[in-house]
Amino acid sequence: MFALIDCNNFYASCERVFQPGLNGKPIIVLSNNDGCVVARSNEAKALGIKMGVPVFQIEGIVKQHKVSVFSSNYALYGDMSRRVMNTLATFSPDIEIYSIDEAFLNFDGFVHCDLEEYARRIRQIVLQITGIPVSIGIAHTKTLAKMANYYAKRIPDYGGVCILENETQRTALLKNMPAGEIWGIGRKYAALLEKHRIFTAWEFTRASPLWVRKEMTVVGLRVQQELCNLRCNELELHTSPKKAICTSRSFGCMTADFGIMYEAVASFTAQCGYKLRKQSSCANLLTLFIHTNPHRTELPQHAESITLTLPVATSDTGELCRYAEIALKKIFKEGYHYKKAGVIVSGIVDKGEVQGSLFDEENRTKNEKMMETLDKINLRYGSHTLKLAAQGFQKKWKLRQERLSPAYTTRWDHLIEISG
DNA sequence: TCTGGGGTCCTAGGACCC
DNA sequence: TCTGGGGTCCTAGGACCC
Repeated sequence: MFALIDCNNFYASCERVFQPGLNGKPIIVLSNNDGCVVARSNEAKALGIKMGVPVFQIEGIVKQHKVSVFSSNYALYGDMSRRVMNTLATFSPDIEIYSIDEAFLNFDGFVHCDLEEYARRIRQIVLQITGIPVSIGIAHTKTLAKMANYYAKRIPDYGGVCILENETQRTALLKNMPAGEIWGIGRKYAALLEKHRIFTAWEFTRASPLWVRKEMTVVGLRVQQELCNLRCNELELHTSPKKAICTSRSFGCMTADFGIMYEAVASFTAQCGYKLRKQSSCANLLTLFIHTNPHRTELPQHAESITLTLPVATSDTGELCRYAEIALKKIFKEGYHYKKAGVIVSGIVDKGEVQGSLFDEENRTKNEKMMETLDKINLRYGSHTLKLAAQGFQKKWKLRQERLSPAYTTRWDHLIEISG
């Protein structure tokens, strides 16, 4: 059996751990730049606040019901996630960390174990150690474990744990699950299924596999088979290096200034370089994209991207930044107010497998040493201790984060103080 | 005034090989 | 009227996930 453990309203729960006065009250967490709602406590969900809505559209509800609003605090959520995962890892030799707030555990071979009792113990221990409430779904396939989790969250009688053990139960739960809620069925496929009068997970399992294969590719077919209790996906126990790495941000305010844009782009590029080095990779391609604010229809719009092929794959921040500058000069246009930029590095290879060039003028050994040193210093003294001058010092493009909570668990100066 | 960020996999079609 | 067969690699675009 596989178990899917999913943190309840994760970001909202993280905020509550350090402000327990908010328990039982509606709270929401916003996306970067304080744009959209990305997490809601149950009380906020009950008020009808939908996932992904721009916060300015629900100002009335927020004021009227005194909803607590938070900017995204990834330092906090990342650290809390690590604590939850470390705790979960003590319950099975095999764990796949699927996202910041979810993990699969492998219970294959746990034959002499009362899984329900075990799952309840996991919930209790995670809550005790981290303060984060979780829900647990257990089934023979990942997709069914996801479904079980869906019910564990929604049906109070389950008490946060749902185990799919027999056919009768599997059928019953499939019949109650809307097709669009199935893991792997997104908006487009849900609409397609609806058009063919398939409304529930059960009806989806009854559809012709040939038809599913044709309309939804082999991916859809796997989903169907997994719902029928046939395993198509195993746990992924080893993290493989990323095939593309992206760093992008919307700016706190729009800018028409090349210098400010370049500082932003250099910062994103430096971040990409760091991520590359962290997984011992080099990139052959660098893509830069920039665009204006598509919601400001009264302003002239410009969106463009460009991909440069690097002469030799690299993870050197300085070298990457030189190409990013060339890219920006090619697509930046005067007179437009840009809102967002991003850098993607791809064509990723292991740093030991970089194809050299006869005409290479870089001193790669020296550069690598320098980057190593830079990373070490930044790891020890904080991520912005040492950087390229090109990244600038003013950060005029910076995110809006007006409701940011303290980094309670990762900064000494943000530690909670208790007064007698 | 204000609308997120970072990924993966699959397929079709074109270019190319012998 | 006839004009092979079997393949690989790459990319863009579309679907999905959190």
